[in-house]
Amino acid sequence: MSTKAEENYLKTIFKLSEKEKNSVSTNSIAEELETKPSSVSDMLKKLSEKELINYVKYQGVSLTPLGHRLAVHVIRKHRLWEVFLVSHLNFKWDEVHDIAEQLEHIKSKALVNRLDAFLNFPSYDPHGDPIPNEKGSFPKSTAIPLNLLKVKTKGKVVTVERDEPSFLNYLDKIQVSIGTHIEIVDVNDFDHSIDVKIDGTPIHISLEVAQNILICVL
Amino acid sequence: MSTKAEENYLKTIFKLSEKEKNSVSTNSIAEELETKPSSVSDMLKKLSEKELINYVKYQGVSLTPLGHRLAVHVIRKHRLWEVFLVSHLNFKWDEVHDIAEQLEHIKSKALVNRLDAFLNFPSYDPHGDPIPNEKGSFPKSTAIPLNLLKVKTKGKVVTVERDEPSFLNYLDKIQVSIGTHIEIVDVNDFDHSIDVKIDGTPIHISLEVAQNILICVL
DNA sequence: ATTATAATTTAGATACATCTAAATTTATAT
DNA sequence: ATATAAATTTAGATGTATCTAAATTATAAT
Repeated sequence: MSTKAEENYLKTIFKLSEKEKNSVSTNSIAEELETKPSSVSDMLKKLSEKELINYVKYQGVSLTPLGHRLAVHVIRKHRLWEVFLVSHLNFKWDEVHDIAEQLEHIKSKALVNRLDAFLNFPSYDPHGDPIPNEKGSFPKSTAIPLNLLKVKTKGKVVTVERDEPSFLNYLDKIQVSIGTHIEIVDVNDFDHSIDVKIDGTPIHISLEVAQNILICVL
Repeated sequence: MSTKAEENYLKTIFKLSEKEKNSVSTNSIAEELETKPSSVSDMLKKLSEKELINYVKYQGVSLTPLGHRLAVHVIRKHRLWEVFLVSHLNFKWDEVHDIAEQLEHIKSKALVNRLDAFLNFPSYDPHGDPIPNEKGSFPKSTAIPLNLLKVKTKGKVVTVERDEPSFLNYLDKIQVSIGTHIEIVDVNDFDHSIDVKIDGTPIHISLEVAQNILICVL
């Protein structure tokens, strides 16, 4: 049986694995979890003994198939609860993260699967992140970051890659949410900012923001 | 901020306070929590330092107003989640206890109150136990144990006082659930068992069982 | 290639929650 | 009233998860 702390480490390693291709470093885990590298070392030893990660001292870690399964299951729970909080309890998408961080550690296979069914087997959470199914496979997605699209391209928002309230509030302010239609009007080669039309309204968006908005081209 | 363990102790002390009038003993807490008296002593010291209980060595404990408030709040969460699990996720009433034991420790005032509203402010959980409101007050109830009723009395089940699956399964078998109509047909002075009619069907019930079924007389 | 710097790990502490075994206090019985 | 039994507490360990400070290993710079 896995503890909350173990699950948080696995989730973090999973998340960082997407960026740090092969192996995830101790320091990046510490930074992400806002803890000290020495604490991370301790925990990596433990996860390794439980065969949840591949760990060679001083050389970073990767998830074993078992660790991967567990991480994906925790992510599944997190995202399903977020859907529930937004769609049934009327939370806003920037309010649900902390609560879901707690709910994701509730242990009951039946609960997760019944919640999934109750929510009609959603494929994406309120931030547009894909929700793995019971077997752990993610829905296929062809989303592209907004900053990579060419002028005149039209598409709709399927995901955002950050979940800080400051970011989500900004999106609310410029009226961007999951499903919003966006058209690229102009690209500024100097600072890579872009001009877009959101539901007809012209808006200027920085590279920083555009990188974190994923679009499905129409 | 209170830990899970602290909350479980407070809940247990609250529960035992109903039976052991003034003060609750170390041993009864240990038995209820399936732990050792020495562990209980340790925790009582801590709860006392946090001013959640009144504790005089060797003389048992009682909840302070603060401890009482916290205990009631945990109970509120437990019972609201049980309602959710049964009414929206189709769990049976004997399946929800362990899951609610976990959910009751989720910390978010907003979550509890929105869940409460989503469930339409229920007054009783699936076992018939009263649910305190946000301010901590319980709905008034005039329920009486089935074994105390006189012959020919009619009433309906409002609560059961045990939640072991063995007990709940037995109730399912004899078709007793919250709201079931029961009429007292005869009382056996020898073993205090009773004959009742449940929706017209005659059933024989032991004292042990009758004591744990609470009735609202009609 | 050697040194300096950065990353990582180990050693030793602390806090929480639990345990066993021993000591202490309270209650009970004669 | 005193001995015995029962209840309770203390002392000392253990396991989890964290920390600081020191040691070690890897990486970068000259």
